[in-house]
Amino acid sequence: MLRYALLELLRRKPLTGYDIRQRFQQSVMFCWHAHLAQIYPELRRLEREALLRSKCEIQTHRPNRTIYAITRRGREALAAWQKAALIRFEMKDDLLLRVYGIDAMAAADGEALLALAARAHAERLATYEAIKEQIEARYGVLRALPNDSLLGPLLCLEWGLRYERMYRDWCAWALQRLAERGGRGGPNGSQPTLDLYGLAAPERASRARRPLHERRQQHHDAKEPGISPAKRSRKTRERC
Amino acid sequence: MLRYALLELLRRKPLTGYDIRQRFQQSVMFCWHAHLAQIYPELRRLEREALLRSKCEIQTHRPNRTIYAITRRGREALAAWQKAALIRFEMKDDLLLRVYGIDAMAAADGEALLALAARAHAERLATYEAIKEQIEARYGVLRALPNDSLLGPLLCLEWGLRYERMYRDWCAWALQRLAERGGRGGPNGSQPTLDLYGLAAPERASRARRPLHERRQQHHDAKEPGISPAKRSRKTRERC
DNA sequence: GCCTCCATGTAATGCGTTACATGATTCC
DNA sequence: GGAATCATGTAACGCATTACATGGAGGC
Repeated sequence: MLRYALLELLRRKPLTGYDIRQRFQQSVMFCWHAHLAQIYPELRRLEREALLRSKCEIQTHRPNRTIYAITRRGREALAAWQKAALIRFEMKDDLLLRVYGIDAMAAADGEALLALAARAHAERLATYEAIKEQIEARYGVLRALPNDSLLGPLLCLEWGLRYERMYRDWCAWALQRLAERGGRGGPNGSQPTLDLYGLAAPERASRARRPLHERRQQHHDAKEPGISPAKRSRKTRERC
Repeated sequence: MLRYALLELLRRKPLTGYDIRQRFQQSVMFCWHAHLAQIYPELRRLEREALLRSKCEIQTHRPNRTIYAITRRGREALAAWQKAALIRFEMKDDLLLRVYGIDAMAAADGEALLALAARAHAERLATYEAIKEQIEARYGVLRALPNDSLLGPLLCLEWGLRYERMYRDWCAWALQRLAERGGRGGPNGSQPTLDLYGLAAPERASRARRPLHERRQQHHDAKEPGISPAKRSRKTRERC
């Protein structure tokens, strides 16, 4: 996947590995990121596959740089990937994971967590807004784009704006929810634990969950190996 | 990181690896995901580290199952991780990456891409709304929570709702943008390429970019090794 | 007869992060 | 004098995905 991010950047302009990292870190490309230790070998791999070509620039007062440019084959590979999209929902957000278990935290810790997130996302939002203003100052209203190569980045910028705004607002909302709950919560509350499995996506959970009447089961400590083999069914594999 | 998702699920209830995958796939836990081939070894690792403990359940008409339960040490590890949050902005969204290079696509392909995403996210949103309704039907208004262990999942559900709504709306907005542009675009348009590096986050790009006046440079094809060594500076390392 | 579910795993491969190393230059 | 910038890399490790394997139970 990283390869396509590299090809996309190089499609626009030849760059060095170092340049590419700058763009990942600081430019309008908020939709991807990578470390140098990943970028350099990937660039070399792409050159071996003839999707990129490199030039060496000799510099006198700085280390020499290797500038990569996209090839015809690279453009073709990029275009082919670009069309063949399929949408996946594989969220990974570690703040959300922490919030998922907020009932195990002291109220103050939970609030601190959300307040931190709120601040961080608000700052990010401000950054994006500043970028947008910069662009509008340079190129006027976004309707009249000077160049179609800016279209994609601007759409992505708008996504970033909406995302950060959404995140910030959600943090505020969640904090309010916590406040309304008052001091009821606390670490390791002793309420009975609900089985959240019931709260599943309907289309997948619709198949009625059978009461498992034939699941006659015995419990043993896995660490205790002294289970008589006669008790085990020979019909199923015994792995545990 | 996966370890904490596992610990969080097992904090609520002992489960097998298979159960855990169900929850990743279909339950309220939209904030993380993993494949079985990753889950099983991770569970065993956590048991070796004494954060989990396993029991074996013998079944007669089905394969036996290994049920994992969290230990005191596991709870401690989870709680320690939960508090020590730091916010990162490491976005990786391959649809967005494709959209970033939308100017290289035929207009119809770009529209198809966004329309696909719009539909997918609208469906997801509908799923989440159905889950919310299910919960409200069972437990009434969300203000009066029957159990604090539901609080985290509900906050996450709300995040998911807002995220999918945002994504769907952005797709619609972007499609409109494309429509307004009319037939102007096309594959490989020949406008001059802008250097997007200038559109950087202000706080990091504020340091004025110097005009590089002392960067006197020569170009050589990296594939041609016949560069006279005399031309190279001995002051810098020669790597390329 | 084929498909999906239950339940577990191995093996191979690929992707990603962290730490470490080099060394002149230039800014504060 | 110390930190950051430019520019490249290696090594070690950890995380993640894909394909493959097993084998009975039950549904269409």
